[in-house]
Amino acid sequence: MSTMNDVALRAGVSLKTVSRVVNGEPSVSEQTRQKVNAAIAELDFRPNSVARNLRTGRIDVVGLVLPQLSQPYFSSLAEAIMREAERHGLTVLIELTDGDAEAEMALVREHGPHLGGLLMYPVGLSDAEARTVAGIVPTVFMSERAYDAPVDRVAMANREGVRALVGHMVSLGYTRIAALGADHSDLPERSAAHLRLDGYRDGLRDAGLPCLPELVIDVHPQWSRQLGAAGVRRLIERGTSFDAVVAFADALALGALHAVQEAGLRIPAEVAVAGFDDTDEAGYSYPSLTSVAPGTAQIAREALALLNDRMNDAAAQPAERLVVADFELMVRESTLGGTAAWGGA
Amino acid sequence: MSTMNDVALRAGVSLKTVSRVVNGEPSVSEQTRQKVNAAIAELDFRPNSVARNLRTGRIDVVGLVLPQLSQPYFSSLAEAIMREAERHGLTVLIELTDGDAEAEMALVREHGPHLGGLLMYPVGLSDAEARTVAGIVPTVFMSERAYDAPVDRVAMANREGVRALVGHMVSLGYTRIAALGADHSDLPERSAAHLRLDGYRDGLRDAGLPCLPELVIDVHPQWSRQLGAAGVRRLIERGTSFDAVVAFADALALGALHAVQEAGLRIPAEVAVAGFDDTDEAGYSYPSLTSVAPGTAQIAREALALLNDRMNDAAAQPAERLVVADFELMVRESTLGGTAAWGGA
DNA sequence: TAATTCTTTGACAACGATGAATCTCGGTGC
DNA sequence: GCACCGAGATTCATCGTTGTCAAAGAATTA
Repeated sequence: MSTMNDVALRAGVSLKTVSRVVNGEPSVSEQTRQKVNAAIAELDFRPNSVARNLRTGRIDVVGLVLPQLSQPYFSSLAEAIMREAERHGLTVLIELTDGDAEAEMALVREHGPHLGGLLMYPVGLSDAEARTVAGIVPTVFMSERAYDAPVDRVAMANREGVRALVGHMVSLGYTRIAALGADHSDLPERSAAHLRLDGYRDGLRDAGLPCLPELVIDVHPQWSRQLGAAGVRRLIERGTSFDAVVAFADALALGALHAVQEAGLRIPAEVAVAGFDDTDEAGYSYPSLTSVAPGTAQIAREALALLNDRMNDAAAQPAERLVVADFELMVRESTLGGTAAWGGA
Repeated sequence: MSTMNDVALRAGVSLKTVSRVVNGEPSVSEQTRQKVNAAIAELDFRPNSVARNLRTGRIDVVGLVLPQLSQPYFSSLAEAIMREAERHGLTVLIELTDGDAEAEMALVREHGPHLGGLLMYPVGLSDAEARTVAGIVPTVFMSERAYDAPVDRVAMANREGVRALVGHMVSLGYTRIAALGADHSDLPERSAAHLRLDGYRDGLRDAGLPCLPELVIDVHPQWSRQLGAAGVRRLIERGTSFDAVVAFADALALGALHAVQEAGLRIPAEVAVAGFDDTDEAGYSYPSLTSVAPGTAQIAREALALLNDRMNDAAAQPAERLVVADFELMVRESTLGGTAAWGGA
């Protein structure tokens, strides 16, 4: 590897002048600039970002803290964020917590101080911990839940999305619409589960339909395919009549698809099913799954915009900004029937 | 952030002594060591890895170059690699190429020189380029294809895996077994598509069955669900009789599931289907999908072991090591029927 | 013409750590 | 009693950049 010094020697100028050219600073004559650029090209010089970071203190690496990567929603979120970060000249360092609240804090404490910024999908963070995190490094949360802390946050339209989904079901003539994915355990007030359940109630109210307790299916502790299938099986076994399932996550919905078909019911003729997240699989399941696309690209864009602001001057920004991404209803076979919709998102 | 200097001042020793304690070097008296450790704890000091990297030249960041992240195989591979890297004290920096051959080289040229090592899933790399990459940074390829270059490589048992899959079909009584995912375009000699097709032929030969050209379905340019479904539809439209589909990737198999069911055929009673990769979805599709698990955890383990070796002393290692991971056949409903297998991997 | 400004460039220190070389000092051997 | 040794600690230079300050020369002004 050649260094700035090599370039300087080759171009016959001082090291500092090379630095100026590399950083596009003004007050370098056109002639000198060309000489230096030629030398840079000849030596295939690339600035050593480690040395630069050390000197400037500004670090162009941002951490991305996620529970896991193997779940489609997270991997596509990560992908969107990486693409967006590139546009900002930032490098993304992914860290996995396995959804473990302690690991979250441990990671932040360990790596936070040496990161330029942090994008975090918090799972078990308390308000106090959120404040601590924000004190260590410029942070943006990607979270359903609000924190009592001076942190920016990007959220998806949980409530509105499910509300629209219910509206869609109603418009197609379904009236006994089950909600799959409620959670009445000790979840925090404004968790995704609660917000989505609120959206479900909103949708029913919009349509003048009653909210029947027997159609609200609890799923605990996680929104997985197995538990989704299990929830629907319970519903069927109890003999509760229903003609639609609004699942609070695609994983649940895929489980529901399975359980419904297993019971010999046709989708969507006898039962319509819809999910939330619009993961890749939604477009390719059998039948393909109607789902709410939570605007992942927009989430990535906004999160990086917020973070970049804050990295550039931490103090000046208003303390606690919130961006809610737009959602889009992706209608597919599981509510509409036909096969035309299959194979695409 | 406190620095070593702060710690030194606090402990009343020299900066270098702190360095010794932090790095666990000998020739520090027990008494001094305790004083220093106390100071470290009091100040919550953490060594600045940027400065350390600059000074030592040894970088504990390894790049992981992948085509994408949103595809389940890659995200679970990435996850496995990150966990494994942690055990080696290494940090993983993921870079995405979108499967673009030029982007691969551009990324390596750009970041390679400042990385400690590189794990790469190459897509469009030529032998010459592979040599170039290896010259820039210690590299391990995770690749089906062999390269004429002094690089270590970790591969999966492409050929053996498909062979076992065909054997499984045969043992269940299927005889007209289609191969889904051949590619007779200008792919390199030892690509995954070719190796898996070889495995298919092996399996038929093992069973004394003929390899019928009309049962070999080309899929090009990529192994996606749509193209998988399209391939099976072609087969059905041509009126070719078949009773099993061995797909060279889960994505293809999921498309096949769809196309087969769409045609009103029952799985596995009339047609059995199996895939390759054992992605999460395989366990949860309808019906659940028999698949070859390529030993991702082992791949991650071996890749990091090889890379670590090479990072520690580049020259000493034998030039071109190859590790082939063990595979495992995950039998599920799509070949075996029943529902017992559903829901788990 | 001399004084002043502006433009372009360079010398030097510093970021926070580590490697090499050096120093100190109590303990040995003769 | 003197040279020698080695463990334990220190000093100094250095990794590859960038920020600060100053210098040299060209251009402008009085």
